Formats: sequence, C-alpha cells, structure tokens
Amino acid sequence: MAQSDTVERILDAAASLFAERGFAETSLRMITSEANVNLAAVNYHFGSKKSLIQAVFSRFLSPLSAELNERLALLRQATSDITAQQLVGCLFESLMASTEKEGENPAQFMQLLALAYAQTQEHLRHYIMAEHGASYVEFTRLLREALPDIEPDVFYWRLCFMLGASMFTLSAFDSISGILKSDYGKETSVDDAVALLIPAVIGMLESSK
Amino acid sequence: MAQSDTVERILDAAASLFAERGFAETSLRMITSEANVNLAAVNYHFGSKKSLIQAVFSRFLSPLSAELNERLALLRQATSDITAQQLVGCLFESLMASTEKEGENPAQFMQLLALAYAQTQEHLRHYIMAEHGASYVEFTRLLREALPDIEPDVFYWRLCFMLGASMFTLSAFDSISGILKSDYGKETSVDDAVALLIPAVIGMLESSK
DNA sequence: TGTACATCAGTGAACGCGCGTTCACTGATGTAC
DNA sequence: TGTACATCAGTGAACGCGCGTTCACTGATGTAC
Repeated sequence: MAQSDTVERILDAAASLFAERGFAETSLRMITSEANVNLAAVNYHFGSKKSLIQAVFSRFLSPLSAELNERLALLRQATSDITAQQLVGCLFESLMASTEKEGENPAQFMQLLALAYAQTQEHLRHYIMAEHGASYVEFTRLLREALPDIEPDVFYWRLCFMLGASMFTLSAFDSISGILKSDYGKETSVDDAVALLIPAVIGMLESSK
Repeated sequence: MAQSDTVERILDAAASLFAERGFAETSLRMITSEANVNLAAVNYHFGSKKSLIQAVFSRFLSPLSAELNERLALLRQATSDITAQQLVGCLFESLMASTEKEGENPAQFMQLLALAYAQTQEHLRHYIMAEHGASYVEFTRLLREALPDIEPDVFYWRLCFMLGASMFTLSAFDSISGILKSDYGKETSVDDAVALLIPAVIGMLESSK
C-alpha cells in the first residue's frame, strides 16, 4: 500500500457503508475492516466518528458547491434573464460533473443526503449549512427571481417537490435500474434518469395550476 | 393509568422518537422513559426492538392498506375507465383518512417511511412488503392501466418521482410550514400541502414530454 | 361463599456484548549541526 | 558524512459505557370446585 491512501480508503468504505446502512448502524470496526485499515486509524486521522461523517459529506459537497458556484456565475454573466430551465440544468450538470471528476457515485451521494434529511442529525445539518449552504441559497434566490409570478408559499412547496423527487429517484437509482433491467431487459444510466427527471421537475416548477 | 394503555404509550413514544432520530439512534431507554413505562415492558409486550419497529409501522400501514383497498374497490365498481387523477386522489385520501381516524400524524408516518427507504433495513422491507405490499401493487397495476401510452421504463421513473416528491414533502412538512409561518406569516395545513402536491404529481405522470 | 390455583401485566436488577475512544508504543522519514 | 532528535503514520490492546435482553419476582384479577 502506498504511503498514505489510508484516509481515502477509510472515506470510500465509510461512504459506501453509511449510504447502505445508516450512521449508527455502521460501526467503525465494519468500516476499518472493509478498508483494510487499523481500527485506531479513524480516530488518528479524523478525531471521531462524527468528524468522519462530516468528512464523507465534505468530499461530495465541496466539489458540488465549487461546480455550482462556477456555473451560476457564468450564467449571471451571460444573461440577465435566467430561466428556471437553465438553473435546473445548472444544478444537475454540477452534480454530474462534480461526482464524475472525483470518481464518485451520484446515487451514493443522494443516498447519504436522503439519510441526512431522514434522520435529524443536528450536528450534520449545521455543518452542511455552514460549510456549503451559500451556493444552495444563491441557487434558490435565482430560481425565485426566474419565477416571480408564483406565490411565495407555492414556490417553496414546489422547491420541496423538486428536491424530494430528485433525491429519492437518484438515491433509489440502483434498485430501479435493476428492476428495469430484469423486467424489461432495459439498461438505464444515471444520465437517462436525469434526462427524464429534468423536464418533470421543470414542469412542476413552472406549472400554472 | 388505565389497565393497559402501556402498549399504546410505548408505540406513541417509539413512533415519535424513531421518526425524529432514526432506529439505531433511539434506545429503548429513551422510549420507555418518554412513555413513563418500565424498560422491560418493551420486551414483555413486543419481544424485541425489531418487533417494536415493525409494530410501529403496522399501526400506520394496516389502516392505510384497509382504506386504500376499500377505495380502489369502489372505484373499480363505479367505472371501468379509471383515470390517473382518480387513483392519485384515492391514494392521498386514504392516507389522510387513515391517519385521521387513528389520531396519527401523516408527517410522522412519512418520516418513518423515508427512514425505512433511506436506511436499507432488510427485515423491515421484507416485513412491509409481506404484510402490506398487496394494496400497493394493486395501486401500481391500476395506474399502469390508466396510462397505457407511456413507455414502461418512463412510467417506473415517474412513479419514483411521485413517491419521492410526496414522501419528502410530507416528511418535511413541519419544517416547511414553520418557515412559511415565520417568513410570510402564512399558516399551512397538511391538506393545503397535499392540495398543491396532487396536481404537481399528476402533471408529472401524464406529461407527454 | 370461601379457598386454591392460574394467568396476566408489570418490575428492578443484573447480564454480557459491542461500541467509540484512548494510550503507550513502533518504525520510517526528515532535519539540524 | 555521521549522529541525535523530531515528526509522522500507523498499531495492538485495553478502557469504560450504554445497549438490548433476561430473569426471578410481585400483585392484581379471573376461574374451579
């Protein structure tokens, strides 16, 4: 083993096991044995299990925030009349680009995010908002400007529908694509699912009903 | 305390704590102290923590399955051309009616469901499908018949969008309605949220794009 | 009606186990003089 | 170039704590004769 891929191997194993089982359901002993690493290495490199969980999220969220910030800045420069379509496109492009660059799995990322929402992990929520909340807030602000005719409360509910549909679909991607494969012999990529998801959420956001 | 509301008090406390924190993050000691009940009472009445978790789900799922079965049967009798609109209406009516009858909280129910999906709880998934899967399968079958022109894989993905938007929105209901209250002084009921949700998911299901 | 026994809901204290964390230690590499 | 010391990544074994579960027991209610 090279000089220090220990940290990466711990993060890989932790991301995969957390996404599959949950945080409390995954012990450090499971993670270190999956990663072929000494048990004490987690506390040596990360300090605590809590910090390891935060590090797992940072590895996904930092590249995503960076990508999203960059794309939103370009969009603001290019035009002053940004559409909801462009913004939603930006968001999914950022997600796909950031995970691909780092060799990560967008489905696993969404599983972790769904988990963070499902369980009220106070420390995690605070950490995520403090470290990576800014680009999400900016996205929401721009989307609000792109849809000025919608009542503010309706806008918030639809944002929620969008988040829910996106997170759930991508987090269940492996199951769904597995079912489609065995029932209809149809191979589906994450990009295929996103290509169906984008018009669906734009339709919801822009609907006049 | 009456002769035996112990079981009900345990179920109430367990549902609320599980929904808020997760399964492994909630100890039996938390549950029994919230319920003002002896620690050993959980194992006396339910046998194990696993069985308690299953009992919490059954208390929500049994009335929902019953309501849904009844409404779907009525719909089949009334007409042979059932629309997607009618089916989605059925589903949400069943959810609201079954939780109201039992004095339960639909947001809490959705939090638990989101949790069961987010963490791969094998024993729970098997249990839910074995006990309550039939009415869900029947709902899906009827919805598929109501939308015969959609490609089968597109249908599955849209079903997924619907589930995700509904589960996430209702499970986050307390946060969202709290934000709307403090930011816009707007009171929102679960029925208001569902009233926005229904046209949004029907639009997604029926879309020709 | 009275007594003996059975069932049931609940209790208090203890059990062993797996958990996250700690600590003294090792061996390799880098730096100062 | 050689020696002494510092830093760093990692290790093996142990720590105490909280967990789910168990067990012997209690007291109230129901049933048989």
